[in-house]
Amino acid sequence: MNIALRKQKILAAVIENYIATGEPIGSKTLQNTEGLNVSSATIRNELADLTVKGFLTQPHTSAGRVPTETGYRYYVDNLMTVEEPQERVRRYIEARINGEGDAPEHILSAAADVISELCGTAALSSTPSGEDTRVHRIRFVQTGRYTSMVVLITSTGMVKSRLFRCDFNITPEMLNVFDRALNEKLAGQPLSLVNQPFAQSFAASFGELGLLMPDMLISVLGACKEASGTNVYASGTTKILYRSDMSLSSARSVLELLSDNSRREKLMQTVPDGTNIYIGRENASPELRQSALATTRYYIEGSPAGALALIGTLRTDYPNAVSILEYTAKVVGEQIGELISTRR
Amino acid sequence: MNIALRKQKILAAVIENYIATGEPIGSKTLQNTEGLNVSSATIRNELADLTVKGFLTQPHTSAGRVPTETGYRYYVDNLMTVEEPQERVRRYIEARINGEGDAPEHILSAAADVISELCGTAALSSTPSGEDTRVHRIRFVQTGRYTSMVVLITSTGMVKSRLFRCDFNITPEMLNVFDRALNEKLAGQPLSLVNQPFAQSFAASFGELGLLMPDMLISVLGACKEASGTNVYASGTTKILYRSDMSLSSARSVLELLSDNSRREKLMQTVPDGTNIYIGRENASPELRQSALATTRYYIEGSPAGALALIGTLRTDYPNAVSILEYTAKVVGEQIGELISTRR
DNA sequence: AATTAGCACTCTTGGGCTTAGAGTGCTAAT
DNA sequence: ATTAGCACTCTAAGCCCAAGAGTGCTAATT
Repeated sequence: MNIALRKQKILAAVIENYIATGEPIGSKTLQNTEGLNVSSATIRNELADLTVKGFLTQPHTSAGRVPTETGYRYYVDNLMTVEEPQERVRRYIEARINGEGDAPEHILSAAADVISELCGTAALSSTPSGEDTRVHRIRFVQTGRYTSMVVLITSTGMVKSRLFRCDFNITPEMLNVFDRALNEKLAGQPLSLVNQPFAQSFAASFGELGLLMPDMLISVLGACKEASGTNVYASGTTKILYRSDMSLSSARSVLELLSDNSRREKLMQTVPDGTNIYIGRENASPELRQSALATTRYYIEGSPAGALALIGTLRTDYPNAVSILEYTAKVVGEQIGELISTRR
Repeated sequence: MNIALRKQKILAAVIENYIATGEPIGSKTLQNTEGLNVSSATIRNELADLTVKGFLTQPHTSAGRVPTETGYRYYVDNLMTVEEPQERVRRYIEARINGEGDAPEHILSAAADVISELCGTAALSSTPSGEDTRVHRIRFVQTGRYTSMVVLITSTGMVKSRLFRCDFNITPEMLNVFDRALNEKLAGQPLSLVNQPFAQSFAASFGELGLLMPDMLISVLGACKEASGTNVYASGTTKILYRSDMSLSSARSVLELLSDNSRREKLMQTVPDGTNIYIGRENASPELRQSALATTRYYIEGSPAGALALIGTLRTDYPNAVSILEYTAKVVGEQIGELISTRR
């Protein structure tokens, strides 16, 4: 649907004013809009029309206008202008992300922190999903008489480790056998191949010796599963509670969503390419039907990796959110890419 | 302060009724108390006295009585009876804790979950503090051309690992040198010894070769620091938001306290032996001045290890809380003890 | 001396009413 | 097409009132 220029200007003014103040916006307030030199009566006519068309509503007859979800959607799609963050903000983001040393986990947790801080909302970040990740190498370290650690190194440079315990004394020779056999079979294979059936056939192929392996294999499977799964970091979740424009009950359900790891993961796993904004009922998760979700992905060496996201109320400063999200994604992607390249 | 038997009975009845219902308790309601065969007028006299003595208050003149913090304190110290949880509850706790395999971390996270669930409050658990833990063994695993992993095994069976990256190609021989030298120096030493000065003198003692070590040593220090620190798991934190008897603003500050790792750690590090209850203003943390904190410790092989805790409103079912906390602590201690003993 | 019945008193809660103010929609004039 | 003007609507806040709950006190009872 297309609408005339002046209507667009008025719609944008209502939305930006409303986002800034949280109060319904009336015709008189809008007269102060720069470049809009018409009377309040004219504005009222336009407002009435925008209301009929579904972009605005009134909380009650004698109140100003408030954007509807349709209104926000039109604004996000057609009216808002996204700029790169200010120099100082860019510097700040870089400093926070780059100061996190060698672990992608820390970078991502810092990314969530910095987004939450700069947008005043809850923020999420997910580690690169390991869907097309492969096993690079598997190593064993003995940690006790009955216990050892398996260390999985993936093709993307992630390292995951697991402990396992056996009913018998572990010997270095035994670990050597495990090591050689496993790496022969698995090196270069996709993580998804390392599943229950594989473990069974692997153990079976060793005959009697295979009976000693189940604990070890469970750990290998566990490590592969963990490496192929996503980890999600959340930051600033309690900020939602300070927003008067979200009902307490939906703030609670958002908080519950965000404190449940598996639900967070589910949310972050479906993030598509590019930057996307989901407003209110556009959200697939029922818990977010009163919120706005903005997502973007970061790219490692050119291919899509994990995602960054931000959860606010409908009254979110969308241009700023997109700007911060995209810039952070860029910095995160670069930084992790660099890390990984030096790990080869 | 000692008070007569009938007064005690009435005080206990008020508190238990109030905990159950959340409504101020009046003299008529109390007439139904078992074993209290007096008129409401008599009860009113007693109530008036308990109010003067500071155990009860009235929200307003024409309302029933509500316990004060002093009242709760007297109840907790003198009146309540703590019983072991029901058979089914005991079984349930055991099932949840024992189903968590080989990692103390998982056991503790499950402990927080189960406490939160059974008490309907937020719950915390901390890993054993490593204050008097010693280095058992340090091992190295090469994970890339420039990267390796250091694996620290402590005397308590904890395993911590860290990645490090060097500017040069790592060779197995080099790792062997690191391994032998470090273990010779550190095996059996307390973790607290592994600090900055140690790293410097260690590197210095190798002369030129020492220049290759800083990255490796930073990781060793990091692993030791992590192993000697406490990790805190939180569960059910959003439950606080559903309690109408806590103001939104203090619920928020409690939530913030609980979502900040370092503040959580600080809270859990000061937990004394045995089971303790801190009611309202008795709490050291200002964020908890409107809450009740119940803590207990678990013991591994007889010596105090980490802690379990529960955070609710003043209107917490204290007997149940203590009962669940103590039983969970017992199961957690046993289970971790078993784990550790088999790791030797 | 302790207990109890009775009653006046206090205070909250909720409903209904009123008023001030904000913002609208419509009409008639420009 | 725009605008001034005005009647209209609705909320928020203040006030009053009645009902109800629970008390504290007094005087009678055990």
